Amino acid sequence: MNSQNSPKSLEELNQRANMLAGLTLGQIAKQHNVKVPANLRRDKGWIGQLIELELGATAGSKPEQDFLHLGVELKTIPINATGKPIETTYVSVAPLTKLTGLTWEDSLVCHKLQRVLWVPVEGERDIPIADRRVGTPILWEPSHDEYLQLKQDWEEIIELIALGKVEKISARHGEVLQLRPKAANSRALTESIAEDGSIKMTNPRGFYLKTQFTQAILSRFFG
DNA sequence: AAGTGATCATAG
DNA sequence: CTATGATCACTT
Repeated sequence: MNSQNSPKSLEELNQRANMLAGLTLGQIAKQHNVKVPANLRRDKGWIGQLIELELGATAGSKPEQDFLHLGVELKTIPINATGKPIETTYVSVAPLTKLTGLTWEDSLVCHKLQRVLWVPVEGERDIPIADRRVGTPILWEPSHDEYLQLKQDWEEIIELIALGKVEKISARHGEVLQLRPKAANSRALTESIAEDGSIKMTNPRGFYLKTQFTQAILSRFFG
């Protein structure tokens, strides 16, 4: 009930999130009269959207935390039978230009990851979407070590971008944070910095958390 | 099997 | 196009 309304406190958000543990996506979708897709090939963000709807996250695609008034970002994370993440976790688009003066503390990555409500969901492809169960949500804040790891990776990647080497950055860069394409397709273009400092066009990129990092977060709570 | 690069839907 | 929500699918 009141699932359309945004939670007014961290406690309320946590309570509502915890009530989802054990439910299937089909059960949650039914409460909202939402049809469950047969697969996620053309509905990749469906699970995230469903949980946003259920928990009352603000709609829209603003580059901010989902619960700005609570300082919380919502992330669903697909896990296998062992409880390990199946996929990397998208965080935000990466700025490829106008980088002078941009600091880690001011970055979108830093802001979004200050506090995250992780909602694990069974993600193995042989489980029908409607039958996939939601796990116990985790309200997480980066430890000091995690914060420093994220900061270091971000600064390293941003420096390479600023030096005009964005094309040379692969997903192998970074220990916990990686840069990968984030676009409709490989033909999409956006402005970036060239090696001579001028502007060139390149495929848009986004920051992603590696599974090893998110696995450590889940382990911290579940063992 | 894992990991990297590519892709899909939608709102503004 | 940019940003949100991510997962797909090919290569290694």
